[in-house]
Amino acid sequence: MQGRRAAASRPTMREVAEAAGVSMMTVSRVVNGDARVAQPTRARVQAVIDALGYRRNDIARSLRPGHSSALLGLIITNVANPFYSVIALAVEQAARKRGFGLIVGNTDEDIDRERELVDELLIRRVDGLLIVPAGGDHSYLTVELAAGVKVVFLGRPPGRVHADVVLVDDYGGARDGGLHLIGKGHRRIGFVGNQQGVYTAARRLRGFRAALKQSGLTLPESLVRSGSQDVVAAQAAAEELLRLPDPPTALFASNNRNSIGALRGIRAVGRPVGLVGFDDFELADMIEDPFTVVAYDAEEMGRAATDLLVDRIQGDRAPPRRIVVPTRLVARGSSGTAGP
Amino acid sequence: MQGRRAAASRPTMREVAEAAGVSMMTVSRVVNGDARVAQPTRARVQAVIDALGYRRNDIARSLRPGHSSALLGLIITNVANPFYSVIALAVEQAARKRGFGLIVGNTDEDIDRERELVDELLIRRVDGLLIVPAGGDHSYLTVELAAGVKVVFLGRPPGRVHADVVLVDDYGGARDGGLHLIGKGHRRIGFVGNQQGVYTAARRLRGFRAALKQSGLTLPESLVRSGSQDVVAAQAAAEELLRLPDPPTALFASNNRNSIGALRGIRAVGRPVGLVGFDDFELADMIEDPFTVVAYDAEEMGRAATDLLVDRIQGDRAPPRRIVVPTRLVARGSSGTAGP
DNA sequence: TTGTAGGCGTTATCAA
DNA sequence: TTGATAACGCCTACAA
Repeated sequence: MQGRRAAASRPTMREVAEAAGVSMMTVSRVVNGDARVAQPTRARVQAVIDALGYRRNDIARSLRPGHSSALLGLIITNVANPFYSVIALAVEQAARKRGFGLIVGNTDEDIDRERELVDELLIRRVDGLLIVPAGGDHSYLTVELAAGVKVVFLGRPPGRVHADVVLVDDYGGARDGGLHLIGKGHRRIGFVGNQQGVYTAARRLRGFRAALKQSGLTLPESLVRSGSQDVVAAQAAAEELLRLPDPPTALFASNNRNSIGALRGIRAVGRPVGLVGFDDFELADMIEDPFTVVAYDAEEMGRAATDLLVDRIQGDRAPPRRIVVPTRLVARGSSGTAGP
Repeated sequence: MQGRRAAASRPTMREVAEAAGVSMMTVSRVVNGDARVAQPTRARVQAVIDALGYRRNDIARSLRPGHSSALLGLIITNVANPFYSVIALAVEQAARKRGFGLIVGNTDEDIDRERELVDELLIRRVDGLLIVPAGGDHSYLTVELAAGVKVVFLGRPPGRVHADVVLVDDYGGARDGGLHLIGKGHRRIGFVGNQQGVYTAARRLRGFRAALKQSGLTLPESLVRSGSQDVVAAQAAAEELLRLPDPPTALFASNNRNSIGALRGIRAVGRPVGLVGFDDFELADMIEDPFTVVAYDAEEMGRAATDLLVDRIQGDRAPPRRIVVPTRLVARGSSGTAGP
């Protein structure tokens, strides 16, 4: 065998028509359940369809005017992260419920990759895009939005473009978390979080600061450790704080990576330290010293964003919306106490 | 405004051609980087492309002979399950690396839904399908396979059809887990697992049995609890076993849901009990009484399956392959000891 | 270097 | 009830 043999290709409507001795239109009518086909004809055509294993080609179909791909694109930073996988599931289910398939792509927090993915998905003519932005400037989408592509941002707002967005109440959640620790009697509380360049991280720090401020406390810069992307870095940051001459009696962690790191750091210093973390996780109650978390409904986020996107695709022309999903404090363990 | 206004539609190649005063072919050449276009012409066309926001339409493109959708379909039981989300990520990355996009669909372990998804994806003309089967009969795929669609099954073998499959070494892993407990001195070990109808569950029970047998032990039916799908059921099953008059000194759990349930059950009875579970999970080392797990590389599974699928699409006609991903025992905690 | 013709698989429209 | 025709957006093959 030389060269690449073409894969056995599927029968086309024309082949079915020839085999059944009818025109393509008749086959089309049978395939699409059009009632205006005589019963015997329908039966004969259907038999040929079954025999040949014919399946309508949606690619050709969606080329026709008025039709679309009926696909949404989901661009996400990392599907394997529990939060995002929950969102991905919710999006897939909501999309399917409304008649859309879903193409997914991971950016791994890489801005260039994000843009490549947007390109690829637009070329594939998705009807809409759900983006968990890796950050940066999204003004390149302006021309696409003008061309009628619908876009909804998820978790973080876009840069330099006006579009729909579904966010978590990062500020309020962090403030509640801070107040919880203060309520437990803590007066010196450290902050462990990821880079301030990430929208959620910055908002959460601000919310945490607000909690202190409204309680008449301040957050010395020496107790702020921003920039830990992973568990290892977060642990180091937490240990650093806890080994200060005048260490905090509690920590606030800005996301689940940092919560785990803080937890490990606390364990490493072997001293009871209060802890509140943003993001809930399974098994949170099974760990040795359960801590309080700021939780939110990731499933609801995915569903809300998808519904909004599909509404847009189906003609909703209202001004860009900003949906904020509330957080709730899930109190677990003692969250430590301030004094001995 | 009455009726549904058509979304501002994208410019086509023809429009670009007209605006630039050239033929469509010239635009096509510019778009596809064909060198045989005079520099001034190219510049003029490119300017129009940018001005109009033109993007090639891959749907139209893939309709042409020789081209394909360059899409793979991933049908999975639940993307939000950590194991499957890791697989989904690996598949997406491997697919992209080889030039394919990915459409995903969740079955939620529903056989009918699985079949609907297969239909939808075939209609969309994906080049290949990765399926984590919910179970049942897949003979309906025979005609599709004959038509040239490539399919690789993941995690569980298909029913009644001969196709590529990537599996975990369920049997060997469970046997190793059993031997580990026996090595710790346990002689009466209970089994907590999901329905025997699920391939993996059945294989794991068999492997566990083999460990006992080769050690000269037997597994009384009274110590086997199959059928717990979720954590709550698994906990009940574990407690039941541990409250028997002659209770086991250790438990083997057939998957992560059952591991968590067993763990909770053990804690409920408040007595030290050995535990080994199939499936690793994050934070496994942070829980109060860490236990040994049978782990495997889910990422590798996804990658291997995707590579195999793409090989098939690209012409590999070797007989169906069966790839088995090995497991490894991750010993944690004491796994209990048998006697006082 | 540039352009023309034809067709990929489907369906809307109009005609028989 | 059935069919012929044209068109969706693009690209291969072949001219000019």
